[in-house]
Amino acid sequence: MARSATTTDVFNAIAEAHRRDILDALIAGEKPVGAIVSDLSLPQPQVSKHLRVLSEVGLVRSRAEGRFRLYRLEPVGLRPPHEWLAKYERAWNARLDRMDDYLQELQRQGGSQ
Amino acid sequence: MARSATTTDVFNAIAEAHRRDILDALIAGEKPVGAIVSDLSLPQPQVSKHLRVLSEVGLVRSRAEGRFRLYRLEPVGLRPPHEWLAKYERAWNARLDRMDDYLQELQRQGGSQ
DNA sequence: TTGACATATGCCTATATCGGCATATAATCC
DNA sequence: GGATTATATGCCGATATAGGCATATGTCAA
Repeated sequence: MARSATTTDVFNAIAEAHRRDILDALIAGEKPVGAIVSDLSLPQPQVSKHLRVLSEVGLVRSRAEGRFRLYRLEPVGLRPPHEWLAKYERAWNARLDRMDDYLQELQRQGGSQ
Repeated sequence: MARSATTTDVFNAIAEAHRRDILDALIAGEKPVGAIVSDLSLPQPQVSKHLRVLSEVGLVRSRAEGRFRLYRLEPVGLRPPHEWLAKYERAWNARLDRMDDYLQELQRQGGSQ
C-alpha cells in the first residue's frame, strides 16, 4: 500500500499546497477554471485535475455557465479537520503559557540581579 | 515529482490517519513507544517510523528514559494548519446560516399551506 | 557474558501520486 | 460547416510513500 488516496480523505486532499491555493482563491467567490489558472499561474490541466480531486472529496462544486465551468467552495468538508486540530488548541496554549511563565521567570531573575 | 514529502510539510504529516491517531494518543501525555503500540494495535516498526516522521516535522519530541524512549507532543506545529482552516470558518458558517434560512423558509411555506 | 526487553533501521513490494504534454470534448461565434 | 475558446482526460515518467518482515542497536538484569 502507498499513501492514502487523496480522493477518499479530506486530510489528504488539503495536504497539497496547490490545492490549498485553489481553495484560497475560491474564498472570494465562484470562479471559472481560467481565473484560477491565471491567479495561480499554473498549467490549466493541472488546475483541472486538482479541481477534480477537490470535487471528489466534496470541497468544491461546479456548475456550467455557457462554455465556462464555475467552481465554488463547499467549505463544510473542512470542518472535520478543523475540529480535529481544535483539540490541540488547548495543548499549544498550555505550552505557550508555560513559555510565558518561563520568560517571566527569567526576567524576574534577571531583574533581581 | 510525486506527492510532497511528509518530512517537509506538516499538512502531509497529519494526512496519515495512523499518525493522527498517534498524536491523539499523546494528548494524554508523554508515552513510551510500547504504550502507543498497544493503544493502537499497530506493529511496532510501523509506529517507530511514523514517530520518526512526526519528529522530523517537529510535532513530537522524544527523550530517553532507561531503555524506554518517551515521546511527547509538540503541538505548536499544528497551529499553521489550524489557522489555515480557520479562514474557512466564516465560509461554512455562512453556508449553514443560509441553510437555516432555507429551512425556515420551507417551514414558513409549509406552515402557510 | 548471556539473555531478555524496547526501539530503530534496512530492504522489499505495490501503489498512488504530481506534473508535463498532447489531445479529446464541449460550447460559442463566424 | 469551420474556427476559436474553455475545460477535461489520457498517457507517461519519476518519485515518495505505507506496510511487512528481519534484524540491528541499545539498555538493563542475573
